[in-house]
Amino acid sequence: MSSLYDQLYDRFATALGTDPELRPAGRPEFGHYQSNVALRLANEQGRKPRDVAAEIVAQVDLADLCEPLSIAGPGFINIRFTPAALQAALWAQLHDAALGIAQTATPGRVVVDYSAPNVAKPMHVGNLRSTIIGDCLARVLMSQGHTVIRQNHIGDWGTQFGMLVEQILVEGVDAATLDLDSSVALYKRAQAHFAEDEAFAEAARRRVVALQAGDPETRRIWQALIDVSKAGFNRAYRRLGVLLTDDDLAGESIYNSLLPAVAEDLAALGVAVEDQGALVVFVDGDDAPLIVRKSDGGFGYAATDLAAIRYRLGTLGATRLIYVVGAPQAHHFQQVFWTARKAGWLPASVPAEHVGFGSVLGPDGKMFKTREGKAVSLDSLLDEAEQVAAPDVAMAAVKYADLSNSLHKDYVFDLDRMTATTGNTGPYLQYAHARAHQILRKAEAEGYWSPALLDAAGFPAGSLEPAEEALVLQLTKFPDTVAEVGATLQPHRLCSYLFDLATAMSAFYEQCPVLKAEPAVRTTRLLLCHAVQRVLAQGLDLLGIVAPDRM
RNA sequence: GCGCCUGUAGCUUAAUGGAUAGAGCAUCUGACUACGGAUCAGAAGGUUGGGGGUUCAAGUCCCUCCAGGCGCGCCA
Repeated sequence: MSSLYDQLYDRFATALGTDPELRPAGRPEFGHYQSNVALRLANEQGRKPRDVAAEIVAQVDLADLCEPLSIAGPGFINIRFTPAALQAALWAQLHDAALGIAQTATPGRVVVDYSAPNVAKPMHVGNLRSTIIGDCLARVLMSQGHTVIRQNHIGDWGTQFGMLVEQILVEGVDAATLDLDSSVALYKRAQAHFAEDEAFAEAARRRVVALQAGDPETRRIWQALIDVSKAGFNRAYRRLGVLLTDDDLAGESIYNSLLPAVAEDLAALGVAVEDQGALVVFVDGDDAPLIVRKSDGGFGYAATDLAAIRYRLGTLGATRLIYVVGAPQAHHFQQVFWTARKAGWLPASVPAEHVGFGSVLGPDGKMFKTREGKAVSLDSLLDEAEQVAAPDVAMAAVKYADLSNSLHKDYVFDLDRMTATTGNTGPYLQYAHARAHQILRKAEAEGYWSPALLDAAGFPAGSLEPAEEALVLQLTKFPDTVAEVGATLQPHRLCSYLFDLATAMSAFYEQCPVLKAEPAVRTTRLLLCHAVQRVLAQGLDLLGIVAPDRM
């Protein structure tokens, strides 16, 4: 099905042959939407804007959808849907399996790379953002009919494992007895040991070679470390209610065997060249080269990311790549994408997007660290949130706070603000949902409401009060909002939409008695409650937030 | 030094080049034996960091300056 906005757009575009520049009306008295196209066309044609607007109004046939169009100000065309069109659109939406969300005509295989915690390190607030944002984007893209391939690029490979394994052997620890806390503590001891004992450092370096060579004992201990951390990741994912499972794990280690070929192929293609003993790529217009192979022959994360691109296109069949990684990595991805395109591994038909995001800041407005200067663990943060609110509400608060402002901006982790039950917060949206649900429950108990009412031909006849009309209009914008998030990869747009919906719901709730209304009006209003409840639940689900029936 | 990002009301923030910059919090004023007040209605609060420019129209695009953050060859 196509949304009201889509229908409007098509009518105008067909009549004009150009983008009608439809925008939500700036003020209620201007109607529901406005078209600004007359001003542009008038300028291009050297005519008066209002004349052009009048011509357009005469040209577009919208009698079945809208009230007569009006021209205002310098040449804006104001558009107001008829109540019947609004009700029909909402009715269709309620009978659509996807609640009106447009199913893509060109389903793709979208790889979403997110979360990416490190083995033997506790998950911290930096992982939090990637996890929450990536999960939301995955859900939105799936809702549009794409196949989403989640990739959790965990840090399970690299030089740190040499010293970790070596430390375990030196201490005589049984790797099977490790848990998350003890492996983290072990990592800290290994780091200190590495820094102060040259003999140990040398042994650790040899241990890296053994790991890469597949030495069985080294591999066994390494695997034990991963298993311990994996269990910790999964606990965090379950707690947060994100989709990631073991099936989505694709850590750095799986690309290890592919790295030499990446270097060799880039060299053979002439994309990478030897410089100062390293194999590097000089990216056009960029001073800093991308280092594919270090001068000691080892590989860094550039090589891993390039190997991952080849794997994701070649093996996973990706048609679109999305990386949900902190904003500081923007330059790195720019270089990696450039290199992959240059090498022909990433054709122009496959978009590769880095969804960067700002940092989570502490109360002092600086990078979130403990007093000792260490990263704040995710668990401790979530524990703290759950002291303020029940688990469902606490997670909603944390996730919504993370998703509700522009991605590229930093934000301060402020529990009081995010758990507030009023204002633009997760708990407020959950509350609006619970209220709608409450009315339906009561109505059902009194025999006023049953899902069978949806089998009718449409809404009961009757006009809409302003609060009802505003609510219906907002409900019909749900598909457009989801489409927008899918296109821009900006979850905060969905948050704004849902907040506006909850606000419209609250106004309706206040102004329009449901259970005490006369039967026909009551049925209309119950259907509105039902619609609000479903759209809020579905919208929150796309954000990865649960919508409890009661709070 | 080069590059990227940010700067909007006291605070947190929205705004695909369009009308009077839209919200929330806090503040003030109203509405409660309520379809759960975990609420709603209203008021007040802005020279969108400064200065130029482009445009019929600029928070948005261009230039410049200021402030803050981040990144810039062998960590990931």
